[in-house]
Amino acid sequence: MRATIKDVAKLAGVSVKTVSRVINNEPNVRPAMQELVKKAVDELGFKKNPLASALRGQRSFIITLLYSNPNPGYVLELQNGAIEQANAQGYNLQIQPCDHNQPNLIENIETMINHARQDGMLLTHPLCDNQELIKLLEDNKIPFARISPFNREHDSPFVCSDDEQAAFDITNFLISLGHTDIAIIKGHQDFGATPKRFEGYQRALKEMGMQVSDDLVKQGEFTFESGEVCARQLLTQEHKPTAIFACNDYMAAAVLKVAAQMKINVPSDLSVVGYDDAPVSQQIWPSITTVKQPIAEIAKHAVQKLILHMQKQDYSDVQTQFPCKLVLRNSTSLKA
Amino acid sequence: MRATIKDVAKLAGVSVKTVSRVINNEPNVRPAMQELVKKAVDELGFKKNPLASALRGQRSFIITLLYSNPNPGYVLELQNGAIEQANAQGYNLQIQPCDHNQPNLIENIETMINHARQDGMLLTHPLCDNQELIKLLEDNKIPFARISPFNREHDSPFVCSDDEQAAFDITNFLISLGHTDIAIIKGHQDFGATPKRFEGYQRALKEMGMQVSDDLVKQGEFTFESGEVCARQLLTQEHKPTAIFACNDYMAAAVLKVAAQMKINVPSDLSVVGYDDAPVSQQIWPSITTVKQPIAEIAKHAVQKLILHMQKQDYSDVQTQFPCKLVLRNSTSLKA
DNA sequence: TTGAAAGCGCTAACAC
DNA sequence: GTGTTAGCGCTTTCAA
Repeated sequence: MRATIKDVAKLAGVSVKTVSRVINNEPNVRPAMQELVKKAVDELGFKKNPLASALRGQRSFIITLLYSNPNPGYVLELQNGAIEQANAQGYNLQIQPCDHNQPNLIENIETMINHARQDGMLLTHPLCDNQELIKLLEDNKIPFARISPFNREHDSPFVCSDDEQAAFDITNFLISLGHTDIAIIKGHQDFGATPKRFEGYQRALKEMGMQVSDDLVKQGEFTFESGEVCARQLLTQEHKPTAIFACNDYMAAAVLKVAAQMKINVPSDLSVVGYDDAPVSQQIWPSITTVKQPIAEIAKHAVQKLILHMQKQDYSDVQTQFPCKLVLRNSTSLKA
Repeated sequence: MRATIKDVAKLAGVSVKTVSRVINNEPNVRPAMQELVKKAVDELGFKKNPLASALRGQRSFIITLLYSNPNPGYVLELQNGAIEQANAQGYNLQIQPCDHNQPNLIENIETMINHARQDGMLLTHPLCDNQELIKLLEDNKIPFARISPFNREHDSPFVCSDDEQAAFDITNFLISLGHTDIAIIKGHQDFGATPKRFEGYQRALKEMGMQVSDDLVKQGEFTFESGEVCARQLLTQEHKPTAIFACNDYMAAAVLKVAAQMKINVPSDLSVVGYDDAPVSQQIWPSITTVKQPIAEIAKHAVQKLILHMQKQDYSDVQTQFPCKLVLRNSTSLKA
């Protein structure tokens, strides 16, 4: 069997409490005793049982990351960032995918919460804007932090990227290439990022004294298929754009497909930009100029804030909004 | 505070053991008592504390999925399948990404193991062929199941897909289209799937009485960049293929890029097939004919087997090798 | 600065 | 069938 704290205490000739103090880096232990205990720990290969300390200490050191998102690249980067930070601070990350459209969402999450006994939760969009879910967590007194929330008024901590500014920047980039007829394929209406990106697009046009024309604004759904439909509309209607801003890379890839089928050369006849820096943006030809959100960074900071929140410390001054980066690739060029 | 088993016992007027029996569906409780206990449970909103039962019962109901894989789509499907099955059997899944090339791999995994206290582990390729890791788990008496192992001689349970057969099928499909000069871009040498897929390719050619010519066999690394290099070689050398089997979709996408740059039309001048059914295979034009592994299924069965293994039950007759499916898309056509 | 004792919430072992 | 008791391995409380 595994060595317990008692075995260590016996071997070191001290009390279990002293061992406990040493392994938890508590103060008030004389250096000599510390050495004694550490030697015994090494000798027995002692590892403390996190289950037991969780039970007694009334905290599990588990954080749950709850998400509902169909974008594998995004989710994985989120997971990796969150895991890294959580582990660095002595926590374990438990992931919990779900479908925010399922009928028994809240019920299922409640079951999961009771099963996992986490100390806190990380909520991503669109779940972090679900009022029922928020209420459930508050009723159960589970601290949470939100990632990219739509509603920023709630008093729980949150972290997000500056979608409005990034959309502004990429639209501006198209303008700087000489484009004036710039279309946008918007994202899914349920997502908080959708209006933000549209606002950035509008601001860029307006600041350059350009009009936002309704026939260049299409409503997509973040899927490849929706992008295809919108692109076909844009490229067959009378008022044709010379540049298209698709609000994610899947839809941008769809624009490329439609353009290829219509023998429209990208980028010489049509510039295309996406959003997210998804793997496809590099795996397609021409590769797609896009926006990279610092997802891993965002996840890390969300974990930090959550832990501060759980410890009831101040988390208000932690930076909450991260800037994105433009990634210039081969789908954009000067207007012909 | 939350209600405990004692509170339930008091309210129901029974002993804690009876409550324990009821909530764990143990036999030997009279129906009348069952009702009594269930009513008290509902009234108090009692949920059993899994930490306490884990401590007492010497098992945590946690399974860890350990992986080292750069393919987000693959990893996510694996996770989702494993989570679903684990939850269905009352287990929680903990995920643990790592990098199989990192210097302190074993050490880090050991730390993680001590931290998480899982009842069992799921190992994916290439980790499941790491002898040091296997030894670590055996020394720590942690049961494990392997997913897509290269070495199938080890006596632990494993699940995989039939790579050889799938590669045979897709090569055969190209042959059926009239192609005779079929090139292959092999995967990374560290991966067990690489030789299997090559064997399937060779078998298909041989069964049709065709030669495997060395100049049509290129060594890739599963990355887009490696695919690009190999494709450029294949399409510029004297002996040009009319069809290319890239051993994953990233490399197939790279073939499409090179072909586009060289004004080679796919599929009319060149047929291209990939492997994995990665998102890019649908998001690119032409969309890529590929092989879909039943990853979620594989993950589910691996969880089942692992749980049987943990319970020391027989797991030998559970099916271990799953067939893949061909997904026909637009990157292939009859030879001109 | 150190230690003894109590107990976190549950289940195993055994008695009735 | 049902209940009592002990104890999983740790941390907290409080006394020394």
